[in-house]
Amino acid sequence: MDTTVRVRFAPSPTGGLHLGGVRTVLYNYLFARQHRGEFVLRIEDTDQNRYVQGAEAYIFDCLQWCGLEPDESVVHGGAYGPYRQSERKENYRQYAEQLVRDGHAYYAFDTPEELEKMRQENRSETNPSPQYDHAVRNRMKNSLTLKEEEVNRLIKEGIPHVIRILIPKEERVSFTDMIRGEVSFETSVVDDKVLLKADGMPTYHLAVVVDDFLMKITHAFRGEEWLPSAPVHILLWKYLFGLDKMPQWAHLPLILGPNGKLSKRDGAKYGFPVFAMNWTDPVTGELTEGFKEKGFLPEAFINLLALLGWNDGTDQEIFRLEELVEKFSMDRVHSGGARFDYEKAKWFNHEWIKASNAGRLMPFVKPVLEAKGLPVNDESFLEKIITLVKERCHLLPDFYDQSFFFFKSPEKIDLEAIQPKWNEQKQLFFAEVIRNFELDPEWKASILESNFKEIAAANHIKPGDVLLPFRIMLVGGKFGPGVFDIAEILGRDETIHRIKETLLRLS
RNA sequence: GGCCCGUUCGUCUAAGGGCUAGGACACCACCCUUUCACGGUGGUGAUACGGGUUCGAAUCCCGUACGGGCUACCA
Repeated sequence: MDTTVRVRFAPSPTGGLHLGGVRTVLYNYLFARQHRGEFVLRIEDTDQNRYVQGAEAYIFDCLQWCGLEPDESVVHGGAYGPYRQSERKENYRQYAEQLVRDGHAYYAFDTPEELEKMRQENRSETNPSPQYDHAVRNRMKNSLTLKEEEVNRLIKEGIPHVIRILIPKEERVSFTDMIRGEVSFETSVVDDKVLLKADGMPTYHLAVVVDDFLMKITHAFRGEEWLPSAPVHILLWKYLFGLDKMPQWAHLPLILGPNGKLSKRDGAKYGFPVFAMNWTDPVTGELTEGFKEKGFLPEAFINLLALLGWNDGTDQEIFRLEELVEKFSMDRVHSGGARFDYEKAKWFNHEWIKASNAGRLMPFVKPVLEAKGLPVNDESFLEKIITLVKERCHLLPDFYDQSFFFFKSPEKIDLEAIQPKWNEQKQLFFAEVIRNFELDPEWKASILESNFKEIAAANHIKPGDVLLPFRIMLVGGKFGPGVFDIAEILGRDETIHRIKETLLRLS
């Protein structure tokens, strides 16, 4: 008996990959790793009308960035391929036909216009969304109402038709969800979903069941928005493969935006990323921002996603991926939806930046600076800077604001912050500081600081009165790490140069 | 409208019948820091409502309210 845990993430390549999608990937990945199982990525591209150029490659890019690589997929290979449903088209028809033979499904010849008409006629105050169900199926054009010869004739003539599931009249369908426990539905309110479309492609409902079976999926995790269609899938499992073969389901709580299910619109509206990486719609050219480009570390992104709906029962909030693999459990996943909080997301990133050493940060920070035109040719120089400023960076681009002055003289010097209290005495003080710095043999922050303070004392100046001016001379404003640390890294020549420059502008 | 899922500080959550309902983000105050941060200490702030069950309910049950999802030949 094969008991290998096999899970799958089954996105439809129609656009960017958002938070909820990545979290589903993450939970799949964690579950698979923890059980030494296999994680499959299946592309659900059964809707040809929704094909989007580049969307599939984009999904793989996102997973790679997150470090959540599948074991089997279109690009990783595997024994259960093809992993693109459009390439599995032949598989589905036979199952649909089998259902028809067994009396669990039927052919339907209704045209889109006829369906619209049916909905139009049945629409009312009490029934705003009429369904194709037991109440109307006997009045429609299908193999339930047509004579057998007529059905055969229509099929032979190539009249477009679909296959619909025949939902039983009054039956209680229930299953045990790993997160919610027992969930049940009354079939009388479930409609006869299309299984096989007129173009021969399966709908999600058929495809998910057939492929989960063929790919030997043991646990199926998906968003809560799928819960209402679960009875259809349960019934299909029962009719086709047997409920004992059905994977265990877990319907993950939704990630909510400021109002309702998080959408990419929310991101644009409230100024936070929703997709994992930048996504540009190939048709409209519209760009939707991603966490990566916004300046998140993949570790932080994973961490914050893991905690959006799950916790290990302790107060711990910072987790490495390996730790999550060890500690994750589906029964500690919350059943209620979780509102995404961008402030908290940034906090996670900040924590990860602080916890990462300069070497780890280097490949992220260097491009940030270079993109802004700063020349980074000495990595050990940059390493010192990263270590010095990282605790004040929440997002990667903050590294620019916190360290540009190490690479070039500040363009703007906040003279207004020093001018009002500027005087001859301070002018003379800095002249002496320059002379002292020129002679200093070691050029170390601690020495610089003690010399600076001694000179101040000798001139009867409070250090506080000259420290801020000194800072502004070096960085241009009231920000940055310790001013003597800055001077040390800047070096003797540059430090003295900047003091002189500002002195000139002050006099 | 119908069906399904849900409901603990503003937000993410802990507490699986038993201490004063705990932590984190955010916010506020103070300390540290002669900048900005980091850090530290403290503070504001929650069991939706009504009924049961029980010696005892955030926790179990019922109802109500509210929120969300679904209701396509989309996934």
